[in-house]
Order: sequence, then structure tokens, then C-alpha cells
Amino acid sequence: MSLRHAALGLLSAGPASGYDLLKTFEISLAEVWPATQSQLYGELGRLAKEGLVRVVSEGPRGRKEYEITEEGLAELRHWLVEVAPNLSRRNDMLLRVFFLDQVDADAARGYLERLAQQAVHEHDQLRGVRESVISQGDDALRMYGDIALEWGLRLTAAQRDWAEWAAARVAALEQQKAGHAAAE
Amino acid sequence: MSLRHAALGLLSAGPASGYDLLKTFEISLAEVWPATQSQLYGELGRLAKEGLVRVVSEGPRGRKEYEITEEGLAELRHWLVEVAPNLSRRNDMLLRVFFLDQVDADAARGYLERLAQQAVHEHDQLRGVRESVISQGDDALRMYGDIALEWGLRLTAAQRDWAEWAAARVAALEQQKAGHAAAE
DNA sequence: CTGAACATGTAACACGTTACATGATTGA
DNA sequence: TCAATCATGTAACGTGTTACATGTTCAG
Repeated sequence: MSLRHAALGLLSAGPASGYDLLKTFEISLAEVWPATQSQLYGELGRLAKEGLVRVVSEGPRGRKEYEITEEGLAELRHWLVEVAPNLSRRNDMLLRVFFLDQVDADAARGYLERLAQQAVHEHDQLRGVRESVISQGDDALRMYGDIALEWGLRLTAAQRDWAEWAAARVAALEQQKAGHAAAE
Repeated sequence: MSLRHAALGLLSAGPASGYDLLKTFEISLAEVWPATQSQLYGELGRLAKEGLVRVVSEGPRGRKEYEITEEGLAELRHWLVEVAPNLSRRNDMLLRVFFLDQVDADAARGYLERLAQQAVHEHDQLRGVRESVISQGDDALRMYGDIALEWGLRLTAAQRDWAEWAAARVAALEQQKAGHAAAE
């Protein structure tokens, strides 16, 4: 149920339309909480019905501008620090590792090496983002953006190191097996 | 659509009933791909209908033992190395960081410190698991289990370091603000 | 003989994705 | 004028969660 809180969070920075929020979801929140148009319009309707947001103006082309209410702000703050974060631990990439013994060592090594490459790529992307947004905006807002970015940088670095280490372990086993075969 | 592959992966190690698989999901796969009873029985039925698994024996209490078919094995191997892992990036914990400017610095720091503590706790749990399963089972199977465990150890360590670093940054801002206030 | 563990199944609901459907405004 | 962009909404479908429902077998 966090789409609701993502929407409230974005609206806490100022009024916006569904369309506006959608852009934000696609750009800045895509790496953390992707949302589709369909989902967002539905949620905004529900939030309005429950009084957590309110329509403040209707612009051209049927545009509806939403504003967060006091009640919505209270709900956002409550969620932020009082509700236990539910670590959604489903991990496709790691699930595969468990079954990697079903393919030969060469293919398994290839899989791990690709993971390492992907991590390097993502890390570079994030470094690019950091370069492009240096020191703009106010204290707190900027700091928390930085902190989130740093999380990405550290995690992709750790993922790269791990994948490289794992690929090397598989390669070592391959060598060992090859030695065995030659000795027979 | 990975529950299907998780089930195929478990069955690739040998025949088992839905009930058996459920235990495995609850114990060894819980951290990577949780599944409920309801979901699993449904999926096994579908897999059987599509010929990726087959019922090999019916035991007491209506127990149905499933075995993976050649077709199922082929699908599993295909998925393992040929299908791009879809990185499910939804991250509740990080989403909150983006909106942390909505609570005071003290509460924000508390949130980050709690994240660090949680990471330490998880890291310790995993260290416990590693201790308890040292050097059992065969080469490849053991190795991939190790590799997955190592991922957990490295990620929880990185998460702890990051959360501690972030909490320190927020504390520094608090100090700065307090100095300001005193100077006025 | 009784409670725990074994064993499977269905129904209702929540959430997310994709696709369809529609129309208004603006700038080149 | 016409294409791009703005702007919202709904329907169908797939997946995941919780709860309900039922019955068997084994060990003490």
C-alpha cells in the first residue's frame, strides 16, 4: 500500500495534477517505486474520497490539481517513521543463483559476469546523475536526495564486487574439474 | 512469473509434494522468494496441466508427489540463463528517505539508525546460518548456496554502513541548525 | 482417543500491468 | 491544420495475500 504514500509524499512538496505526478514517477521515482498511469489516477481518486488530498483547481483540458490535506500530511508522517518498512525481499536475480547447478559452469559464470556488468552500468548511470545535480535546492531536500543516491552507488558497487567474486569462484571450480578430466 | 520457476527449480533436485515444497519455501527460500500455500498448489496444478511437471505417485492423506519433466527442465534452464532478470526495484525503505524532510531531523535520524540496527541484526542471522551449514553437500550445490549467502552478508553490511553514514549526515545538519539557533 | 502434523483445495480481495478509449490544447 | 503533448478514465487480466474449508494419519 505504498503507492498511496508515494503520491502523498510527492504532493507534500506542493500541488500537482495526476499527469504531473506521473512524470515524477517516471523520472525521479522510477528506480524506487514505479507506477503506471492507470494505477495513479485510481489512487488519487481514492485519496480524494478519503480526504487525504483535495482538488484545488480545474485547469484546461480537464486538468485537476490536487493538494495534500492536513489529514494526508498526518498519514504521510505517520507512515514515514512509525510504520515498519516491509522489506519486499523477492529477488529474481538471486533466486536463479540457487538453481545455477542446473546449467554447466560456463553458463553459470556467464550469468554472474553479466550481473557484474549490469551493476557497473547502473553504477555509472548513477554517477552521471550525481554529476548533473550537484548542489542545487535547499538543505534538507537536497540532503535526502543525496542520501538516496548514495544508497544506489553503494549497492551497485557491492553487487558488482559480489558478482565478480562469485564468477571467479565458479571459474576456479571449472579449472579444478578440467584438471581432473585431464588427469584421467 | 517466477513462482513457477522457483517450483521447477526445487523439483529439479528431486520429486516432492506441494506440502514438501511449501516447507522449503518457508525455510530456505523465504528470504528470496516467499510463496503461500494457496499460490503454490495453484501453480503446481497449472504446471501439471502444461506438462512441465507430472504426478508420479499418490501417497497417504491424498499426498501427490510431483516430478519435473524434460520439458520442465528445459524451461528452467532457459529461464536461468536466457531470460533477463527483471530487477524488481520497489523499495519501501528507500521511498521513505525521499520524503524524510517532512519530519524533523531527530525523527529522520531515528529512522536511519533503526535501519542500521536492522541490517546488523540480519547480518548476524546470516552469519549464524553460515556457521551452521559449513561444508555439507556436494561441490556445485554447496557453492551456489554459499554464493547466495555471501550476497546476503555483503548487502546487509553495505546497508548498515550506508544507514550509519546517512544518520551521521543528518546529525551533522542538526548540530549546524542548533548552532545557528544559539547564535541568534 | 485425541491433538499435532500432514495434505490439499477454493473464494474474496488487493494490487499491478497492459491495453483500450477519449478528448482538448498548443505550437510549428 | 495537424502532430505532439496534455490529460483523464476504464476494462481485462495476472499475481499475491488472507481466510475459509475439509479430511487423513500418526504418535503418545
